[in-house]
Amino acid sequence: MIRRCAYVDGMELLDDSDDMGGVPLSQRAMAARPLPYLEGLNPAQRAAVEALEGPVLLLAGAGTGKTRALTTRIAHLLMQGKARPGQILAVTFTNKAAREMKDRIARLLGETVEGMPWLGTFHSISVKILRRHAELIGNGDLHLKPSFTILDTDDQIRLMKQLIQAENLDEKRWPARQLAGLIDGWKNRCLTPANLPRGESAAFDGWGGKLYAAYQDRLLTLNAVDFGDLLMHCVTLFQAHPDVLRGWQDRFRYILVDEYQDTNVAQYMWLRLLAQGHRNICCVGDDDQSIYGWRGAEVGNILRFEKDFPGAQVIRLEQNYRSTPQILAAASGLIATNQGRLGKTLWTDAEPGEPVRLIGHWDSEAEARWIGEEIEAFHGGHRASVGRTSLNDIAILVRASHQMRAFEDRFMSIGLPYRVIGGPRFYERAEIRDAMAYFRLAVSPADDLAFERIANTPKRGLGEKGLQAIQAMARARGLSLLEGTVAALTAGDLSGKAAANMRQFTESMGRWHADALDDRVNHVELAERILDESGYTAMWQNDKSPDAPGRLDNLKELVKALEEFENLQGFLEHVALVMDRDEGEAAEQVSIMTLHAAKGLEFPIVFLPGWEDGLFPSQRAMDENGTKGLEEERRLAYVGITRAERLATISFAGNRRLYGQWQSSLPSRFVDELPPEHVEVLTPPGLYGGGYGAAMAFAGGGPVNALHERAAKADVYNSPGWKRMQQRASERKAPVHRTPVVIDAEPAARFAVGDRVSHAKFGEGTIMGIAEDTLTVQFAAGFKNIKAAYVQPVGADDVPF
DNA sequence: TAATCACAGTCTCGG
DNA sequence: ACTGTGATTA
Repeated sequence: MIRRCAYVDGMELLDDSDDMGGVPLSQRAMAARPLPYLEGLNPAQRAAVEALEGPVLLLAGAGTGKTRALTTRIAHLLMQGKARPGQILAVTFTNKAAREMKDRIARLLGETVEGMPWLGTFHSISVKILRRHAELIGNGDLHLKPSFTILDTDDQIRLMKQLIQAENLDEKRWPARQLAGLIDGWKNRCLTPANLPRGESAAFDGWGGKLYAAYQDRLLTLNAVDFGDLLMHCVTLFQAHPDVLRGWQDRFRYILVDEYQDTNVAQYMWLRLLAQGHRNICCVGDDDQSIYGWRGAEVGNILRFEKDFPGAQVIRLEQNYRSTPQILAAASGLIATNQGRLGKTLWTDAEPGEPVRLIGHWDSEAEARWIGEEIEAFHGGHRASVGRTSLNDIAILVRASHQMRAFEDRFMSIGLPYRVIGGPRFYERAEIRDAMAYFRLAVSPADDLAFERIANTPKRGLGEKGLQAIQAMARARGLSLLEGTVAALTAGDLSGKAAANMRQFTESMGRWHADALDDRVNHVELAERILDESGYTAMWQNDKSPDAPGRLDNLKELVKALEEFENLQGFLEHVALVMDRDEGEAAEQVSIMTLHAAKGLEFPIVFLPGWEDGLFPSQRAMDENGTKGLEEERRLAYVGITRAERLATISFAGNRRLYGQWQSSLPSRFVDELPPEHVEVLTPPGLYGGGYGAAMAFAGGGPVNALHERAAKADVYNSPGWKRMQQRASERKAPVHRTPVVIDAEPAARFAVGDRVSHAKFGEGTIMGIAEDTLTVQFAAGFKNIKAAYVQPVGADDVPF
């Protein structure tokens, strides 16, 4: 049997390219000149580029030109003829980082470098390796096939839930998510069911080891792997098959690793095994930016590098090209509190710039309001010190994703364009996952997880009873669920409506499967046909909810994305690994993202809201990991501040919603760790000239007694943190001039009785009455009183969204 | 079987 | 506040 798959073809191509050898003309031409790409590097960077042989640890502080050094190093390797593109292994953590490195290498070499097939994330490179040796992974008679699928977190959890149910365990007491976390942790440390220590195995009330083994078996029968497996399987493969390892060691003559401080045990073993032969490994990292401990990252890896690779050169990049001295000093002062650092002294010769600004607010809504006003002022050019600023140059970095909401709501209502980076990912949306399940099933009819997801989506009258009949049939005869459905139909196990619909479903699926394997059938058209014929598109077209059109748009986008691939298989592979969608960068937008997502990025102007104890540092991090957790949080704060080029603004709120309840909170302890001489304390607009009265008058909108309640509960202005802050404010010699606060008359002025509006939950409706900022709207579901902020005008041209 | 409701768990972070 | 789930009802 001939298995024709995109990735198989791709692999063969890559193999060829490795051997094609031959130095391109351009390289020879450039080599004749005196290495122009080395110009403009500072001495440390240059040393990093030129130390090609042997182990090298490059300690690169924030903004010190790390990527530049790394990419120039690769260019240098190529130019010096030390290695061909296929012989360099360059590993990053994110696809974004990999893409950026590819671009920059191409720019350095003055042409597109086809090749560098082994520049990618740990996960994507592991997949490539595993596909070639899939048969060697498994136990006894069960083993992987090269066409294995990669499960995402959702699939993982559903699978584990089934296993927990199979053991008759109480799902409440032993949630699948917890088991998933446990198993993930084991995989991060390369612990297979076989070599799991006794103590670990006893987790989950003694069921841990057993469930883990069952899970791994189940994955094998499904011919699937999860994210953790990608690394772990590679390592066990290398350990069990020295000949295979040898081959890869020989191939990768030079190894480069980005963000080394983020590697976990599995990745560490993976790298060590591959580097053992020639020891040409260059790791780049910054212990102060290690923020992935929760994912199993071991700062120890970077702290231990010199022991692991005796004779390693350590090169420090300490000149910062990104931020002003004020920002740098504030960040350095903060991180100095941490123990056990390798130690670096960042310096810069830039102009001093403005101090980091600090401001406290009444609550999270006031915080969002204030930041919105600030951004408008920057954007409008009303800040002499920084001039007019593009919205693209402004970022809001939050600790936890739920903080984003306040900003989205606020920016939406003042019409400030924004984009959320790394929000709910494209591929995680229900409609995309459904569509993908259809494609998966068409490609591999035995994909039972995909079957379960879409068998009754759209509704085919297949209920729990019907599904159980199918599962029983499949289990009894050792069939896949799709085959089991056919069998159940012949046996007459399904009832009238369900039977008719499922018969049609299986027949269609058979057709799609044949087409998916047929090279002559255009896969984009096939995808469209699948979505149409299955009734999936129609399902959303008939859906009256306000986000249905958006979902249809997403489906269109998905189909369009297919064009870039040879076939469905290749596409499915891509989506399983590549989490990020290309963001449209057309209009100017403020960026909102988590601090984690912000690593590696930089912005002229950065807002850091939510610096409150419990939120940042996160209570959970401190509870679960104590001082270690706190230090990681502090590094996160460091990462945040060092994202700013010209101006950083830190803020906190005295009250914030948690699980829908108002909670009061104290300023973050990190606030007190900032060096005061590099911080300018601003006066909160709500308190300007007068205590609670003013605060409440300006707090905007809400019923006054509710505010009283909150004020009584909060008492934040009597807290030590607040007093310290005011103390500092009064120590400053002259009051800083601020633009007067514009109190937003805000509310319902933009609406009139009779207007059509749309609400996230209730859909479209007509305004029947207006009281202050509260609208009475008649929806299909009935009359509702809704805050104006929660609805949008329908068909309005005056709203820029 | 589908729709509706009450209820519980969530909100740290991500390839 | 929001979501997914299980129980109850139409």
